[in-house]
Amino acid sequence: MTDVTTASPPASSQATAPTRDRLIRAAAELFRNKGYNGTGLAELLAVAGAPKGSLYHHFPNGKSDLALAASTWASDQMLALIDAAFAPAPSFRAGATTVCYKLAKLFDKQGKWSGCPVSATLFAGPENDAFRQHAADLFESWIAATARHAQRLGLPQEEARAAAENFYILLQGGWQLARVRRDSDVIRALHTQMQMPPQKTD
Amino acid sequence: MTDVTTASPPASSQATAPTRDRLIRAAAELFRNKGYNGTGLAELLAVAGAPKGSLYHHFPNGKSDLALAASTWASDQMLALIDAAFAPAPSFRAGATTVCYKLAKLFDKQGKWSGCPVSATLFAGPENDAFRQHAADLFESWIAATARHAQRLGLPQEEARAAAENFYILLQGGWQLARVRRDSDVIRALHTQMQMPPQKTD
DNA sequence: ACAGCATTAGACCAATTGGTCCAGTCAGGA
DNA sequence: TCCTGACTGGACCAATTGGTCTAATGCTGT
Repeated sequence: MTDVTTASPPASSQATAPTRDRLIRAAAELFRNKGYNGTGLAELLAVAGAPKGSLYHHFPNGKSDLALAASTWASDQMLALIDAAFAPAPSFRAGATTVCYKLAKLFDKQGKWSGCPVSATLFAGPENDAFRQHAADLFESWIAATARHAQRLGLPQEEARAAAENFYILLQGGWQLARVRRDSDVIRALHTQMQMPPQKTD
Repeated sequence: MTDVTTASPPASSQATAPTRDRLIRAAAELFRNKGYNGTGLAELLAVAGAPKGSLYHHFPNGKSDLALAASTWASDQMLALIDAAFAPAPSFRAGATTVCYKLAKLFDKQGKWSGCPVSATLFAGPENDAFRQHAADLFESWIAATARHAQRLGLPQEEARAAAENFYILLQGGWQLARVRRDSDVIRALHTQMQMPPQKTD
C-alpha cells in the first residue's frame, strides 16, 4: 500500500512529492466512499492536509486530473492484489478464491462501505468520455492480468480470457451487493459462483 | 417517504402530464446517467418542465425524497421486466436469457450509457444510511422475484435462491462492464455465465 | 357564486462548488 | 551569496448548489 513509483513527470527531477501523494490517497479514499461528484474540494484538501495551491500545482486540470491519477493508483493496488493472490496459487480457482478473501478483508477494514474507486469516477457522467475510457482501460488491465494468471495455471487461452472476464463481472457485481448489504461475506462467497470446469474447492 | 395513499390518480394521467410523474421520470433518467450528486436541481427541473415549487410540494424533503421515489419507480420497472421475461419461459435459464436480452435492448435504446438508477442513488455516500437501506430493499425484491420464478420453474427452494442471487450479481457486474465499454453485448452474453446445476432444460 | 384546497410560479437565499491568482517560502545550483 | 524555479498558503471569485417562502392560479364541491 506504500510504494507508488509513478512514471516520471515531464522533465522534473523531484522524486514523488509527499503532497502529491497525499492528494491521490485522499482522493481515492473519498471518491470510493462518496463518489466523484459527492466529494468537494474543500473536504478533499482537508483530508489530504494540503492547500488549494498545491492541488493545482500538481494537477493543473484540478479535480478531474486528480481523479484520473487516483483511479490509476487504486487500480495499481488492485493489480498488485491480483498478482499477490495468484502468484502462489496452485490453480486458477484457488487464486481467484484468494482474491475474494483478500478483497473481503480489505472491504471490512475500510468500513464495509467503500466501493471501487474506478467505477466511482466512471459514474461521474456521460459527458466526460475521457473518464469512461480511462475506466475501461483500467478494468481491461484487471481482466488481462487475471487472464494471464489463468493461462499460466493451465487454462487454454480462450478459456482463460473467458474465466477472467467472468471473474471480473462477479467481482464487480458482488462488490456492489456486499456494499449495499454491508456484508463482506458476499465477496467471500463469490468464488463459489465462478463458472469453471469441475475442480476441488480449497 | 411521502405516503403513497394520496398519490394514486388513475390511468388518464399518462397523456396529461402529471407533474409528480414527470419529476420522477426525469430524476430516474438523470440519476442513472450522471448519478445523484452529479445532477443539479436546475437541470432536473428543466428536464421535468416543472418549477421548484412543485418539487417541494410533491416531495417535501426535496431531492432526497425524489431520489427514493425515482429509484422505487425504476425498480418497479425492473420487476416488471423480470416478470415479463420469466412468465412465458419454459425454464429458469430461458427466462434469465430473456431478461438479459431485454435489458441489453433497453441499454442500447438509452444511449449505451445509463446505469442502474438504484445503484446511482446508493452511491451517493455513506452518511445517508436510508439511501443504502432503500437500495438494499429494492435489490432484495429483484432477487426475491427471480427466486420465485426459479422455484416455479422447478428449482428447489435453496437452489432457486442461490441461482437468483447469482443471476443478480452477474447482472450488476455485467451491466457495469457494458456501461464502461458501451457495449450491450456484454449483457446479452451474461446468460452464458450463469452457474446452474446440471440440467438440460433449455 | 364562493370557499377551500392543491398546485404552480419563481424570486430569493446562504452555503458551497470548482477554479484563479499571486505573494510568499524554501532548497539547491551558480 | 544570490538566483531560480518548484512548491505552498490562502484570499478571492463567479457560478451553482439545494432549499425556503409567498403570491398567484387553478380546480374542486357546495
